[in-house]
Amino acid sequence: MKTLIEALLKRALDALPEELVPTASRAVGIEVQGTRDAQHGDFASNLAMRLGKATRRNPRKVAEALLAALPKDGAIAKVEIAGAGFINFFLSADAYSEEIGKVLAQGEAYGRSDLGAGRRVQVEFVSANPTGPLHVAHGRHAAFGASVSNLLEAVGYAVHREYYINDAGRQMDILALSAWLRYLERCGERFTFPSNAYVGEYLIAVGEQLFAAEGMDLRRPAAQVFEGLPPDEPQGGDKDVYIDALMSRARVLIGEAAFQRVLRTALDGIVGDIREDLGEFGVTFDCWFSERSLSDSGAIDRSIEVLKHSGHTYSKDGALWFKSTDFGDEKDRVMVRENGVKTYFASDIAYVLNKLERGYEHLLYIWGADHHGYITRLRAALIALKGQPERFEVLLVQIVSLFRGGEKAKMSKRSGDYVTLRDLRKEVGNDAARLFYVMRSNDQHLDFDMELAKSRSNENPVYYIQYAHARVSSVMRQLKDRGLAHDLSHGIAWLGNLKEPQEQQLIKRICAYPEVLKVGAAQRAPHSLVYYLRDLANDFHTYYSAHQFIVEDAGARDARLDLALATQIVIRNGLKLLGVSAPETM
RNA sequence: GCGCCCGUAGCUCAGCUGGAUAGAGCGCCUGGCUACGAACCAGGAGGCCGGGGGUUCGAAUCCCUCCGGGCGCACCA
Repeated sequence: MKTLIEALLKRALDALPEELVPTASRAVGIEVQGTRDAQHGDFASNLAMRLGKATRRNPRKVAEALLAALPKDGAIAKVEIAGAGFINFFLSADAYSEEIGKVLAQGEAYGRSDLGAGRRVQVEFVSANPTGPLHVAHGRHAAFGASVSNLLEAVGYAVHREYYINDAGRQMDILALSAWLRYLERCGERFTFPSNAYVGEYLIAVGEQLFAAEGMDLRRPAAQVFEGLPPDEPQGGDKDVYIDALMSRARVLIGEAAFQRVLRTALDGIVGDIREDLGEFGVTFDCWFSERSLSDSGAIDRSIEVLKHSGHTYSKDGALWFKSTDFGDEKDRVMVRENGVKTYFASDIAYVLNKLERGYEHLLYIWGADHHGYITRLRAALIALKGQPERFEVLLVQIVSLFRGGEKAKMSKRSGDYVTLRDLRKEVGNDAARLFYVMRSNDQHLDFDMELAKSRSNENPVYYIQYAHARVSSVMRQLKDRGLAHDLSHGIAWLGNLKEPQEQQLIKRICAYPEVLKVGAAQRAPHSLVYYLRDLANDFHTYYSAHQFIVEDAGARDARLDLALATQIVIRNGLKLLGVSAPETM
């Protein structure tokens, strides 16, 4: 509808005489927007005011000329000039009836568009370290990333969802050690668990698993394991010295091959758990990308060579540096440390190169806000690798604070007593969790109140929206119970007769859905879809309370039921993009 | 100190690339079930859009500055 009006205005503009609006002034963009006030019609354009500014002419005069040149169209009932020079468009009843017909005919497909023209977008999100179960902040990343991906897909992008598994580096060694120690406990060894190891309960299960697979083969006496190690948690000392010594000891005692087996078992267990957790949450990925695979395949070395060849590196203090300051970074970054070990950043560079080589036209990263300092250096690497910076985009998700009825929940990852995503899902349900997570803009801190999310009251938008959907089903059940039928096309033909303000409002809202998706996708703003669905549900509940659907007159009845069904379709489609179910009964 | 995010009704937040009298939910006050589900609806009170400059026909929106809050500034991952 909006595009139609834009096209009409374009033709009107082209038809204006040169002396009124010189070609040079015509470059202003044609903007059409939905109006807030029904008095101003359905859509309005500020084109005349922009042209007036460019040509130093009275905007209302320009508007009159545009109006005269505007082609006639059946969808437009009336056009008028208002205010400082707004051109207001009033749609015909037919145009709306037709659109409602489209909703009913297209069903699940309604609202989708090909705006993205099949362009390939890669969205990387969650990517939590595989050292334990996901917690509530990861839940926000998952819900947000999935919803943004779904929105992009709905408007015609070919979306590739990816999870980057940080399965390389020192933290993996600590993970393997922790798992092995749990295994030793299972074997019956007794000792004090290192303060720096991963203490979460989930590794006890891994220890159990190792015990089942390895039997007593990897058991070593605790006395032997801990003999002669530096103290853990020394006063003012370095705890890492202790854990490093312990890891070396483990490798010596069971051998590198066994150590890697332990690591593999722990990693597979945790990644499997994460995958299952996200799957239950309705969040799936096209690819789980292993960081380790980058070093194994030589991709890291290769990306370093590429940067060396293009002259963006130098050696200093025994380390190899990337000159990110050439691309706006505040300081250069180390890729290979003095001790020869590559940094995490080196992996990320290789990963960027990998993504570019896979041919994605757009790279979307979803990160925690605490990683914002990382954006510049990664963009720098991307540019140095000949990627186009405008195709690189990072969305930052602000922190989540968990509340229980107004009281802030303690979150301590160290002690392992933090609330996991699984706990949260179990307590408030997937639907409420998905919706609450994306209700706020991603750059807004989120206060997640579990009591509120659980409450079945009108404080909770989840049920408000779902209730509207269930109510439609209920009306249709009622219709059947009364032995009445519903004639869909008869209703469409009758739609023009629906003149109640609540009906007009609802029709207008339903028809706005495709535009909501376009804007929501462009802005990467799933919360705008939540707001829209709430408004739509509100319009429906209002209508429901004001008028009967199942009335004597068959025409009015069919038309009203069409409207109810169209509402239901849009709610269902919208909720699906957000990963929320649309129940028939509640 | 530097960088990013936030500051809008009592509370939690929308407000699209500047647009026509600033919106919603909750909370508060009044009402509404012998008709399709009251997990609902109708009405009301409540706002120098953090302060001050600037750009513009027009600023909550853009620019500058100050104030207040959050998060970052590793040869860690």
